[in-house]
Amino acid sequence: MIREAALCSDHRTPKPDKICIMILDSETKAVELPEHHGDELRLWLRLLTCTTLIEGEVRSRLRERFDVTLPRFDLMAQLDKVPEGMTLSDVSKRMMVSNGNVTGLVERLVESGHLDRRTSDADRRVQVIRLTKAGRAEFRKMAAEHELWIADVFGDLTPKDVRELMRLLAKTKASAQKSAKARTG
Amino acid sequence: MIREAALCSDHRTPKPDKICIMILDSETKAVELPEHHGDELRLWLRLLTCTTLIEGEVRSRLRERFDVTLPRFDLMAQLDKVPEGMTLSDVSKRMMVSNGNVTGLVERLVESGHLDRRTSDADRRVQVIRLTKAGRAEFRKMAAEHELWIADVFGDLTPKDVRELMRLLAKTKASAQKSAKARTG
DNA sequence: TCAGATTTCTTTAGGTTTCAAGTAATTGGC
DNA sequence: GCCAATTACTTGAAACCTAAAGAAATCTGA
Repeated sequence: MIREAALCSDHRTPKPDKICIMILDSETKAVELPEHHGDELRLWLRLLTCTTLIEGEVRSRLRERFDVTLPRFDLMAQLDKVPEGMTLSDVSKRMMVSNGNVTGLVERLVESGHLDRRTSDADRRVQVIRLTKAGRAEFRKMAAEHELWIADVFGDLTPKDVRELMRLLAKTKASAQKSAKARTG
Repeated sequence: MIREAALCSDHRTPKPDKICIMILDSETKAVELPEHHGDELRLWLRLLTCTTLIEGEVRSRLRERFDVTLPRFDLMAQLDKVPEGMTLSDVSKRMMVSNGNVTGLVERLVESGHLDRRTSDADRRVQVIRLTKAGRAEFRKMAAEHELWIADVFGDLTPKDVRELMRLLAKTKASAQKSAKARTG
């Protein structure tokens, strides 16, 4: 039975910044756990907290100022970058959401007149969607304000902080993609 | 009509790392845009991408290995930290989700035998929920693997990277909270 | 004491999201 | 040409999520 826990420096990585946990068992024999990943876990939770916080803020403001949901805004943002339009699969990949989700989302945005949807001539399985003129105008108006909100959210970060975060998040993204790829093969 | 764009240092903030965009109009008169927030916007998108990527990975693995959803896992994680239990409001605040959401989530976890729920004696409005013995055992099993997945996801980051990201995300969180608070009053 | 405000939770309506199964069109081998 | 595999999208069921309205208990301050 576990009696006590203490921190110790990790012999496998002599750097002073990596630590592991020592557990003293009932016979008071020191047993070192194979790994300690608490730092990474805390980092993930903090990353998640930041995103949830900002996402909630953006969601509230979008609703309050424009009565639009975040997924709709995101979809329009994707389309705004590609005037000639995209297929539903493209949107699905870029937004990192499922195909079925995009179908419903597009359905409602076509219904409300923001999107134009047509079947591709070359491949009749493919649906190409684009912003309508009205949809684009409305999006641009929202996007301009949105940019200011985001600037405000990150307002206390110095330009150096922003650069450094960009660099570290790029590294994180690459690492996560590698990990995901390794799992699915 | 816009003819050309060039970068210049921003007179409002003389630091050399902050930039803004100069636009030269049809009369070739330099017109400085009021602000340039593209960097912050790109940072936000990258942050969101990282989180979505990792969240999707964790979601897949949780389903595949334990047939459990991420929200259920998150709720159990909150409760595991507090053996004496929490109120629904506490959970709602900690998970940063709506009250109504927690009601349904708890409903299903009580149903499946992971959670114990009772009305507080001191205040009959309050529902106190705790992990059942079975719920705790199952969570601990999942959490142990989860920690390894997260370590793997961040595997390419050095301990220094991790520390630096922690620091910058703490700053980001504080900045975002300040911004949110300023809006709602 | 007691009426109004507040807190805690539930309910409702509408939208978002995933997964899995299904349909239709195309592609690739043979 | 033809059939199997693949690709693009849709559908359906269950879960998740929010905002807003509502019900019940408690608190507050005359």
